[in-house]
Amino acid sequence: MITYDHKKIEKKWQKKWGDSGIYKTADNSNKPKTFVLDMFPYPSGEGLHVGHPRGYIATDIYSRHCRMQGKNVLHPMGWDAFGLPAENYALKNKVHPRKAVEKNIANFKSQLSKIGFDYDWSREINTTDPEYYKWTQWIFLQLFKKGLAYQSNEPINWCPSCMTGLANEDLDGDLCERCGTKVEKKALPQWVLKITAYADRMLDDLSLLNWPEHIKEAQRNWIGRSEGAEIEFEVSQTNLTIKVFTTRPDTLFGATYMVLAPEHALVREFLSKIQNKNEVLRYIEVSREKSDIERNAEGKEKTGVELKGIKAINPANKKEIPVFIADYVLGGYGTGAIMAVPAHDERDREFAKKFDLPVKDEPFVDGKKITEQVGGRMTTMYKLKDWVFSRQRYWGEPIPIIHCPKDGAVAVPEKDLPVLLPDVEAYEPSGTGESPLANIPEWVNTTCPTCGGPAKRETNTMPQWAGSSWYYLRFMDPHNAEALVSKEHEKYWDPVDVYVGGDHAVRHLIYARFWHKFLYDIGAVSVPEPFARLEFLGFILAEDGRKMSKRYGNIINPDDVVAQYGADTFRLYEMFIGPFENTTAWNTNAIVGTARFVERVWRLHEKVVDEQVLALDSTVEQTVKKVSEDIEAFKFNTAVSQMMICLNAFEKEGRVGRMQWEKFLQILAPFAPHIADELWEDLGHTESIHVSVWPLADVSKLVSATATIAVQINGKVRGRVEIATNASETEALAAARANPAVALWLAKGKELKALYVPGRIISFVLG
RNA sequence: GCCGGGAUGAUGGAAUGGUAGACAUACAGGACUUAAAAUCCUGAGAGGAAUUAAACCCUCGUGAGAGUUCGAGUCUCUCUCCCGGCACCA
Repeated sequence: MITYDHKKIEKKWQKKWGDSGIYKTADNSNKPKTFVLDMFPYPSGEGLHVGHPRGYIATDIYSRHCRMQGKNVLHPMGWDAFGLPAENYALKNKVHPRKAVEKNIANFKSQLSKIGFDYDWSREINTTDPEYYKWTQWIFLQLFKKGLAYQSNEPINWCPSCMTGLANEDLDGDLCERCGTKVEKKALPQWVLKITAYADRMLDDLSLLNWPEHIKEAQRNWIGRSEGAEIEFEVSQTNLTIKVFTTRPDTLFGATYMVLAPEHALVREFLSKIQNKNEVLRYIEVSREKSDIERNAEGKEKTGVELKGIKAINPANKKEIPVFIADYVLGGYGTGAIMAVPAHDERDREFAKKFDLPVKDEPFVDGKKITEQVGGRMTTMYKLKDWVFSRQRYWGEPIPIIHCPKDGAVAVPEKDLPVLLPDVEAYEPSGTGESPLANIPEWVNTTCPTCGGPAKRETNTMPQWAGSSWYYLRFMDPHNAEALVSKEHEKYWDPVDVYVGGDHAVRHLIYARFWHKFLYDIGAVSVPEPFARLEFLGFILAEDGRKMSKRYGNIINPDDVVAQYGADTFRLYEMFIGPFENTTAWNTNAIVGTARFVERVWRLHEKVVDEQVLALDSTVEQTVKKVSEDIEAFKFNTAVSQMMICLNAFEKEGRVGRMQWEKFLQILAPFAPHIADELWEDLGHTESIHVSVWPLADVSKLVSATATIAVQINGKVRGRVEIATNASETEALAAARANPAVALWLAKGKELKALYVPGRIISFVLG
């Protein structure tokens, strides 16, 4: 009984690959390029669980296969290491987040190295490295210079007890997760990026992308373009108007009242005329204090207050209609005001019912025409909002802006980048809502680059999304000190050919597309979209069907699986577990299936004979063909089962020809790189199997002279006949009629129709 | 509520409109073994008829119902349930 010693052999090959540098990527190559990219991980303290490597294994297989096909492959790895978890860890343990990040990265790398990936580690990047975030800051400056970064008072979640701003993840309902205090909204001056300027292009260019349709659809919904009309309603006895946006101007006659968002600016101007002023002010106050969650938690129950004394005029029929404020109308969408058509709109109807307002079912009119008649205009609205880009936090890229009392917000000169993140004594937010950086006067106080007078640095930092919005570009040229990526390298590598990951269907992919399009506009990149093809990845759940989490204690560490079964078995299992995009539960029992497969491959190398085993030819060629196609299509589960079918055939035959065996090892190599290289070496090869040439399927061996064709009578299979592959319909039908079982059935009725679909089916219809 | 994706044996799953359940797990029986593990062989959708026994044979079967088709897991319509995302977007 020969047992495969995965520990020894996997260690041997991991060392050999590292020493020989076969996975190092050349920048100047005549070969066609392939850029294969994983969504790079956030190096958390929990380490990797078995769900993380699934995507990395897929890209590893894909990139190894490309390399063997003669492509110049870029398959890099790096770390998205700024952000809240590292900062919280630092707060709790009183260590610098950099230290925590370093430790976590070391752990992640150790975990990854055991799985045998082909990453070119000389291109490793880390978003918290000043050499990296220098360019994140540089991109911000370009946005600022083009007027796409602006300051605005934006509300944040504010915990009055902790005196700190909170991210949505830090909330427990509308309470602070840490102390249980009710969270308020507080407006702070923040940097905002004008992503809405790119809404149309991001929508239109989805057609250029080879992405799963459901991801494109999610992006369309996120951008949320809708066509409609802007119409102004006069307010009686004033010279003011209320502007609304509606997608249904054709229902204008049915508008029986209007609603403003409580935060709408016009309400202030109406105040002197409002008879129930106190009631209105109270409602505004209450809805201002409500968190978004609270506003939604109330479900469909509508609230609101009429502005008594204010009447608007429906421009279609000149009738006076009442005006309300209600929080079901959002300040941030459209004009923050609506014309309510209770006959047509569900929400308006509910509100009308509650406030006993008339519901008028007026006939529809021509929307374009009516818009013109009442002096409105057709326009386009988006759900997409500009990107609030400031965080009142320590562990992020400093925003490279200097505030001068004379010159206002001034860009830090590019030669002074990076603006280094200084060390601080305490990572707690300042208590005023500002970031901890505000507590370091020697860092904050500086001079204005324009006038040289005293000025202060911006103390907000960037969100975690920033560093991941352009990292794929840095992989093309990771050590460039002069530019974020050189023109030459960018031209060669851009775009990413295959991008693989899960989870971030919308946010990350929208932000990265936005930045890429901006960089395209300023000439920093040469293609309009960053990710030509996207493959979306399903989660691996724990055996209990829940998400793997420390909380449930159901995390499975890849280290343990690799130690017990070996990396090759682990890799094969993660691919065999189900379709790549499916979410599936881990099953410790089932992994023995691929472990047995690896063992059987190992044992079979004793059965290799010099001569070709003709009986195996068609299976081998079929397997080469199927596995090649399946890798290209990310159907790794069926690729693995085809290799199992092939191995079963070898075993049944009791031997395998050397050439057949070589082909089998080569297609196995991307999946199980260690054992494949070991057995390849065993055949006398001196070069690694991973730089050998991918086999082409010999299709001629797939076509046999005869084939078994099923015979259907009235849609049911009643027999099978062996006929020549190139048989005519007449010959096929004759062969079928000659079959005794078929003849018996045909005798039972009157034949109405007979047909032969070549190579597929013979079909008779009886009456 | 809206949008997206699903539903196939005990389980994960396979199947360009053409022999449903490949491949694998679990299970049962057998071989090997003092024994167990490992390994190998065999079986298996449900039901029925028949037989010494087996092959062979028949009916039903891919969430439910209708439709298109010579033929539907696959296409169309209606419905049920599950998962994911967004949630009052005018």
